[in-house]
Amino acid sequence: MLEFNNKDMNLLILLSEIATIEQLARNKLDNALPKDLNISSFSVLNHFSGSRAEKTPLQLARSFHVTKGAMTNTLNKLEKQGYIHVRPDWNDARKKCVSISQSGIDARNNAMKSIKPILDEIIQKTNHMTKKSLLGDLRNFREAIENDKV
Amino acid sequence: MLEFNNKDMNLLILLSEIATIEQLARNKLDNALPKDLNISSFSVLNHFSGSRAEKTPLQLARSFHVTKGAMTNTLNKLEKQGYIHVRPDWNDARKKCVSISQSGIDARNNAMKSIKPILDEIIQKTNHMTKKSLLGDLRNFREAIENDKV
DNA sequence: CAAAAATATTTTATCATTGAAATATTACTT
DNA sequence: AAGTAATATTTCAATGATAAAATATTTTTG
Repeated sequence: MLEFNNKDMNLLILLSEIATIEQLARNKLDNALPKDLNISSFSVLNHFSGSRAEKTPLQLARSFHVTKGAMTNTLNKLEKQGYIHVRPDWNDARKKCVSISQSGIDARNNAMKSIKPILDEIIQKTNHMTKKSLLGDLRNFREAIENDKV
Repeated sequence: MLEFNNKDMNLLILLSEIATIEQLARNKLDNALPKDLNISSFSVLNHFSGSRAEKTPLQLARSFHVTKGAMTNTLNKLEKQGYIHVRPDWNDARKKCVSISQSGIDARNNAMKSIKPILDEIIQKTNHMTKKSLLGDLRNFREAIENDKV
């Protein structure tokens, strides 16, 4: 009978746990967010709320590990909504420069308020956990997958 | 200026880390799997390789935290491929009973072989980590989100 | 027992993502 | 300087997921 080693199976279980959490969290947040913002759009706005420096679409696509086409999509929506500014890069006509607008900041803050109850409930329910070490572990884990060239 | 507390922000960062890992892992495995099996189909087959007991489509949908429609889709594909058996529940005509077929087991084992190099590389790169405690933490974390009724 | 509620599955429309091709611009090479 | 390669963005078809409605069956209830 064909057998695979325990480490492989445990890694699959770990990955499926991660996929499950991602799905649950995505659905929960998606439903709580204002209807004009999905998670992808919110994430981009939230990204800019940390540092308002301009980014190119490609940089953003890489930050979120999403294809360039998907980022074009998200940015088009955000621009139509007036939540971001998009301008050409004067030094390189292939590039664009994206930044958040004031109403983008407002929309992000408003969205944060609408998901805050969910975040707080999760925080309360996981208070016994050291989420700090969990985050560190996940970052290491991500890097192991990220740099993997197989 | 509007401020949100650090815990909320850190939780968002944690969730985005999880989403990133999920995306990376999904793409990597999807590309490595035989072309007739995507991750969803493989996951269902793999689920049955642990315990071959029959399950209803609804049970499977719940196991994978996926909608019933999505599961209908996946099961239809698997049935057309001959990888699962689907029969009516003789006691309740609303239900169906799903189980894995021999060629489903073969397909699963074959798929495992094709993703093994990826799994092994991740294992090797994360060997310094205690993946066991990471898995425990993630399970607790999932339960906190899962039972959340907000 | 009949009507209403609950349960299980399928269908439908919509949406976001992917990979690949198309387009445009810049950098490299000789 | 010309031609080739690399980079950045957009477009497009295909895919897989969701939410909600439709269908069918069983359970509950009055």
